[in-house]
Amino acid sequence: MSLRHAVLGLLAERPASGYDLMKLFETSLSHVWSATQSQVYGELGKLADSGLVEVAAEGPRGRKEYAITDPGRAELRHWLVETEPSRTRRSDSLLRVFFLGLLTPLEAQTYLLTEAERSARQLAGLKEAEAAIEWDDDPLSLHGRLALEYGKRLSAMHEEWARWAAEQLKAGR
Amino acid sequence: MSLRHAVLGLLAERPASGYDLMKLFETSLSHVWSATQSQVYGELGKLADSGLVEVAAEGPRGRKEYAITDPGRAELRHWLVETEPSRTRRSDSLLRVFFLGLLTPLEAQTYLLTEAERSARQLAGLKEAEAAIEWDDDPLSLHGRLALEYGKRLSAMHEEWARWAAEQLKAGR
DNA sequence: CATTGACGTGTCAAGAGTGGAATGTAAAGT
DNA sequence: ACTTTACATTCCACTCTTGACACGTCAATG
Repeated sequence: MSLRHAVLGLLAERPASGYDLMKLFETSLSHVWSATQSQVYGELGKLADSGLVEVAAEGPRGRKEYAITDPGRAELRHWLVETEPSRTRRSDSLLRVFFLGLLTPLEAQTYLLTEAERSARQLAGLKEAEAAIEWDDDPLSLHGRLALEYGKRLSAMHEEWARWAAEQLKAGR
Repeated sequence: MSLRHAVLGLLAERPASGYDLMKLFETSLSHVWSATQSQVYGELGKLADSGLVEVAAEGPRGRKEYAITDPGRAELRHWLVETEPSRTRRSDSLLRVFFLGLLTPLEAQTYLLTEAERSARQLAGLKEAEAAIEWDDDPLSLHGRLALEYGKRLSAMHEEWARWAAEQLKAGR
């Protein structure tokens, strides 16, 4: 249900077309929220119907530039300050850990160490991305930075945990 | 798509009815994967159709006890060792961070500190749960412990990060 | 014996999310 | 002039997930 708010949030920065939004999802939001083209256009239609956004301008190639409206801004604010983030507990990689007992101890350790390496690679990728981005003073950048730091800490934690867990399995026999 | 594997994994430990599985989802797997009753029964039906599980016994009240089959075990193993955990990046709470610029600095800091407290409470809850559980030698327990440790580390990291981020916002002005 | 509560299975509607295809226009390069 | 690339929207078919509802059984309690 947060796709709606992701779109509103992006439009709150500046007006954009569906196409623009998709690119924003792929770039700035890629590590935080993903959306496909069908979702974005669909959501824009629904948001327009309920008056939270409006078509502010039409451009070449049938381009429709959407802008957030006052009710839209109110809804966004409401979401930010008055609703709790949903704790959707669902992790594919953690689920596997529960069933590691079905593998041989060696296989299980291999799985965990592979996970550790995946995380290490991801951390490296994030650091690279961080270095590559020109951090302008745009508010999305500022807060994007906070999110990036979260990603870095998460990767690091995941790696350490996986190595620890592999160690536990080794010691447990 | 991992609900299927969660069900298979649980049935690999021991045969169970749909009702039993639901309780397992609510207890042992609650922090890792959630499932509703409709999903569980629906998935059991599909799994039975494709021969990955079978009805091993029928009990009172129309109870059907399902057991994993050899093809089921093969599928589970295949999932564990040969497929990559899906990195579905979608975090409600992180999405909000991107849009914190729409609030006043004070409101944004409040949000982050509230997040920190939520995490602290969660960590406390996990520690409590850890103390309360009798850890038998059942393989689900052993690996459940690893997952619990993950949860603890995640909560701790989340809290630290939120406090750090709030500090950043304060310093940034 | 009547009621209550835990046990147990199942269906349905609606919404969220995925993945792909169809269709076309404008701009830029060769 | 021609072709490619980028821009831009819309539609479709499918699966997954949620939440509620409907139905029925067994065991214990007062």
